Amino acid sequence: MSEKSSVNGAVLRAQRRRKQTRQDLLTAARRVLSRHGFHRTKIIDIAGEAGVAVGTFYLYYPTKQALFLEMVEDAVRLLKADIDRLESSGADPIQRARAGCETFFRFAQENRDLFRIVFGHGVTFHGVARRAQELFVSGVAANLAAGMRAGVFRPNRPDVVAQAFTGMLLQVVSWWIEQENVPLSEVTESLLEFAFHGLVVERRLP
Amino acid sequence: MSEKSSVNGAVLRAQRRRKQTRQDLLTAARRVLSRHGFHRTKIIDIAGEAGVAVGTFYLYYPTKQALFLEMVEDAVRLLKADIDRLESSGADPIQRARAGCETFFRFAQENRDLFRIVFGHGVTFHGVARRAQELFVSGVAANLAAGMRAGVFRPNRPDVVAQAFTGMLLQVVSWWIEQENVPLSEVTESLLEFAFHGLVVERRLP
Amino acid sequence: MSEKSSVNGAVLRAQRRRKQTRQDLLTAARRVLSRHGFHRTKIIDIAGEAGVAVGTFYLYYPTKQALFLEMVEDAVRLLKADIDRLESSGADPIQRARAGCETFFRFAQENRDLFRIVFGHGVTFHGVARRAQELFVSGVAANLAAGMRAGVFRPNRPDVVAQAFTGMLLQVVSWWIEQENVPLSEVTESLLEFAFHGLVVERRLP
Amino acid sequence: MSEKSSVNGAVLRAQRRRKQTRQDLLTAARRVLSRHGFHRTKIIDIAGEAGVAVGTFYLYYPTKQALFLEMVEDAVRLLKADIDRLESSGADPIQRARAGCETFFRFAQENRDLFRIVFGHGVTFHGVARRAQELFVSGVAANLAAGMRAGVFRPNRPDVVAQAFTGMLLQVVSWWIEQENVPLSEVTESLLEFAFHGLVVERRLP
DNA sequence: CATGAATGAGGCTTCATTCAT
DNA sequence: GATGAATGAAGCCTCATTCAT
Repeated sequence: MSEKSSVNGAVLRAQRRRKQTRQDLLTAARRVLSRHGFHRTKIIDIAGEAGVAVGTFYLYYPTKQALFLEMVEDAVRLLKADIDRLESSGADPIQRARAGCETFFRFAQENRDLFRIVFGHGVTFHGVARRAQELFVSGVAANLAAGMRAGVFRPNRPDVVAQAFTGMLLQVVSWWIEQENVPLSEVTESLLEFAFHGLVVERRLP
Repeated sequence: MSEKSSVNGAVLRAQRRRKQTRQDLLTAARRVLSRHGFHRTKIIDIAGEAGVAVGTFYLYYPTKQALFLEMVEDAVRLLKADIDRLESSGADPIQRARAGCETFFRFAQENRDLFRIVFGHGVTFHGVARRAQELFVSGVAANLAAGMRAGVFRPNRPDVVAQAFTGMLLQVVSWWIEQENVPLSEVTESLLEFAFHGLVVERRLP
Repeated sequence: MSEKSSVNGAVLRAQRRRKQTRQDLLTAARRVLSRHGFHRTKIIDIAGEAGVAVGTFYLYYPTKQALFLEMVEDAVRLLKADIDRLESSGADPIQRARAGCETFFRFAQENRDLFRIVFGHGVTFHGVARRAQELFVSGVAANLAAGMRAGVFRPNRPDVVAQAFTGMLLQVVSWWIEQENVPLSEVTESLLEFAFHGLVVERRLP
Repeated sequence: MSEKSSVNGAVLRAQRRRKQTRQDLLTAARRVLSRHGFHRTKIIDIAGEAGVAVGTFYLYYPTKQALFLEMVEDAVRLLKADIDRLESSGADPIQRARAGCETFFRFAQENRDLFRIVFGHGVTFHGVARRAQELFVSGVAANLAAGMRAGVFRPNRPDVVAQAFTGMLLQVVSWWIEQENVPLSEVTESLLEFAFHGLVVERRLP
């Protein structure tokens, strides 16, 4: 038995180590990719940043694409989890829009590198990234349509507004993430005030 | 005299031919770049699409970058010209925002390929393209700030709102340009309605 | 008859013009080749320097090689003519060696560019050039052998000394041709003094 | 410990392999360059001769130039070492000239390919090679001047004679290196006899 | 004849991927 | 598993040469 358990121990240790190396590669890839983008990032750079040899990279990922794919999928999964959590909370479209916004900002803040890679400009827009975005847009569209039906949101084309809303969100987050010292609360406040009430001062009749 | 004029004729013909080839290359480059993006486009693809040999490309542009640069600069110049024209027309911030929007849509419609290359996703975001965008954003910010000072626009952070406004514009145009049969007027209408009045139905107190 | 002679005149004029263009190309080629060497010289440079178009070059020379060949052959012919002239003059090996030297220097002076191209360093040593040199060496060897047989020159291996003599000549001329203000007479004097009497001070027995 | 030492073993083996490949490339480069000269030698030729793929070349040298440079520098270093060794031995200018000659011949014999590349004709004369030669010439000039001051060498312009001496040396070695069955001793003998006593039979007055 | 735009083979270089150790 | 040297396909660019005008 002692032998068996020691063998077990070895296996476990090996598995843990594998997982660790994989994690190192992922982290390294995030850093390097978010700095230089997909095309200017060489496998050797990622391996170097992770402190392993080139060959090792290929023990964990079959191609450069595959790594990229996994990263995007990770990002999408993370973001989706955040968003799903708020799905369940309340059904007020306004609250949901607000929450969606905040979720997005929080996600960007917590996964700066990942965000830069998947949504950021300065990076090739991959098919994967595009699909991720489309998913997001359709979620937004659904919420908008619901809000309009409920009479909470002004009637409009949900498809157009969903694109617009997503575009503004992405752009503002992309911009904000590169700024120093612009408080999150202030940005979301501004953004939501604009999204909810628009630009124009409504003139009340007497 | 006959010799001289025939020589002149030859020179003119050569010049015309040069111009034609240059134009062919430019057109080909637009098509191919807008289809495949910067990195996946090979010089040989552009030359092939233009119906010339590789070497010919280099008679007109020193590198792929240089061609790309020229195209972006062209696009920026065209767009800027359109925008400058409306600068002069009226000073009402609302009218200007509306006109800016429409200009942008019209530009995209008339220069579909160029737009895809410079502003579209699915394409590497080059430093040049980024700078073009920043220029645009700052123009928007100026108009917004003016409108706020004039009391026409609701007070807000112009920097944030400019990013948001630009983002929505870009996203919607990028989306629209790939659609068939979505009438321009309807899209701009939707977009401006959203941008001006926001999402939320204002409830009047009795 | 008048028609015929005018036609004749035209033909003559054309021939003269052809000859002129050919000469222009040759002169241009000398200049450019002697500046940049064979490999770094482009046809377009030669044509440009000659004030004609690229295509014109190929009306006179079938290839770049051919031009180079002709230049080298010209040089050899010129040099050979100079040397032959002195062949006939006197038969004293010492006088001939002296005259050979002086001829070589004079040739280099009068055909600076050509010399640089054919004999100079800094330029690819082409097969043609090598053969020219071998010819020269064998001429020298013959003279040396004659002088030795006549008891005027110290007995030695003519093949080795011919190489040595040629080498010193080439090297000194190549060096001298790049100097400013080193009088020809002084150089030949030095060189011949060395070649004739060697380095060492002969000690006479009492 | 076994793991560590096996890792160490791997590292050492890799280092040895690297060194071997580098050496293979160097040897191959010598062979090919000395056969075809700088311009007609393609990277692929060198790699092929070394039995590796093109890419491998670039693991060791950034460009063809760089390899060439290293080879020339190697040659210069080797030759300089040989010459420095004799610097220290004796100070008799005659002995030194003789020793210099012999050193040069020995070097050419032992580094046939290298010599052909750096000093040989049939090869582009690179800036590096030229500088190497100039160094050599100035060493010769110094020795000559010393000999003249000491009254051992006939008075003359040291600059001219240094060029001449170097030229004869280079030419004779270049010639000799391509010959079969010309004994070294005989060639140096001939050369030195010529260099020391010149061509002309001195006639003693009674 | 002259022109100069066009050609495309050929050389250089990079880097994702493989593989022997 | 890990290593890193080796691979070679693929892309960029040059320039001697051709050819339509």
